[in-house]
Amino acid sequence: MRYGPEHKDETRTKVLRAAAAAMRAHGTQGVGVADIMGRAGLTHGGFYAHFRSRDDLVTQSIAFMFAEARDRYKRWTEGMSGPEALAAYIDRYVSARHRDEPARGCPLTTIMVDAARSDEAARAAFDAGVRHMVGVLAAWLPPADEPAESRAAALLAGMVGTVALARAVSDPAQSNAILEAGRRAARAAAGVPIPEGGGSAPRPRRAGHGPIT
Amino acid sequence: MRYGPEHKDETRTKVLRAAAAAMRAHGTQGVGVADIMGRAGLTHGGFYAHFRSRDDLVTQSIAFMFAEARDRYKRWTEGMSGPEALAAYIDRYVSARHRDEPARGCPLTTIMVDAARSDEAARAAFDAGVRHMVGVLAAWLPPADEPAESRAAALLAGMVGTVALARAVSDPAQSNAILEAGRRAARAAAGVPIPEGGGSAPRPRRAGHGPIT
DNA sequence: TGTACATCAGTGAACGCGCGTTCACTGATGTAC
DNA sequence: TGTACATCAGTGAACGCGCGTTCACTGATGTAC
Repeated sequence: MRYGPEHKDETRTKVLRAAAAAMRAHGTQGVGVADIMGRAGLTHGGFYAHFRSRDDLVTQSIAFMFAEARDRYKRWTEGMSGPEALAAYIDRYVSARHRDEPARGCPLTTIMVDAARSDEAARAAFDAGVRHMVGVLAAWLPPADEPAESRAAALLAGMVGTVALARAVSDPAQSNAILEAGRRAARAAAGVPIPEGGGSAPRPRRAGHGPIT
Repeated sequence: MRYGPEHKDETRTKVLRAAAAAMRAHGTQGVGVADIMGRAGLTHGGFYAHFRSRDDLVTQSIAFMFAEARDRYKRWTEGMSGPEALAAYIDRYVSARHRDEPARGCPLTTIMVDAARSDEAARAAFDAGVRHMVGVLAAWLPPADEPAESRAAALLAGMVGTVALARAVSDPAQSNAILEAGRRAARAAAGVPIPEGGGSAPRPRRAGHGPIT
């Protein structure tokens, strides 16, 4: 079963992608090694040829999630001005689709609570991700009295809280209400004009296909 | 070992209290039955005299956490006007102490992500808790164009996101910055005047003794 | 060009260990006589 | 009032089961001659 020289890297990436998706859906402790390997089309025995331990996989998966997220927002906001990018980002982030597809979503909304309980390496990967996202939002924000970094942190916390809370609530009407209220507040905080209709989308509980971050 | 008639109820409450604290610190899936019983001063064998299953304990613990939270905020805000209560609540909620003591804190900030993955009964208990908290905040908010319920939901989401994110970030400076930015934003959203000093408290990583919600 | 050997990504059985759950047993207290 | 019995909250050993980890083995492909 010997393969070409770059085959191992490809396999590693496949495992990481599967782990990153599964851990966003079920938490970093909610999926087993065998399950993840199975999702990547392999058996569990080969795991330790790629990762030192399960904790090592968690750390690398977190870094991988943030890298994916970075690629995505860059694709969405390509060529946009700051305010345009901000509006587009907020509307994608605080959306029913993002709420309904945690496996494809932003790491913050799902891994946040796990991160607080993880080992140092995983937390460092998480810190770097947060710092990067705050920096991106800060660069998009229009100038104001308060420092952009500070406003960006509050904006991000609000969006993260909204999506996480909307996901936790099982009553659809209440969940939608939280989502819409949070989106309005985020737009207001970012200085993005609020559409008069309110812009609330219908709720496809399992729909949507594109990636979200 | 026969005890008085109300002894069993007392024991049950002791177990629930231990479970509620441990689950806020380590997640609903992060503590074992034996560990919880041990914290309550008992052995694991007696567990099933009080609860049908571990899942049953999770559901009842969630309800218990919200009941504790309700008692606490009522104690804090006794006799206060709406704006006063709002200001007091925000400052207690979005604080270093709350961040540093998840076991004594608000269930939303810790159980949120677990709730999204729990069974129906646990989610129903969670829904009820969220609905109650939104109602309380809405009643405190001053009148405005947008409905109070909607503003309360956004305010709550922002506070929850701020505390959860500040907990997840391991770098103390970054964590404090998120906390302070979130507190400012919450005060602004609630129409509470913002103290000029910024009001940022020093960061006692393990200090503080009183309960927080 | 063809053949023999070395490599090593991946396989699958097996290992401890921890955890949820069950169950026979204990023994202090309330109740019946 | 005193004695014998029934109750039942709590104990601790034992059970499966799942999961992280290990390890001897496989076999297709690259390399040496």
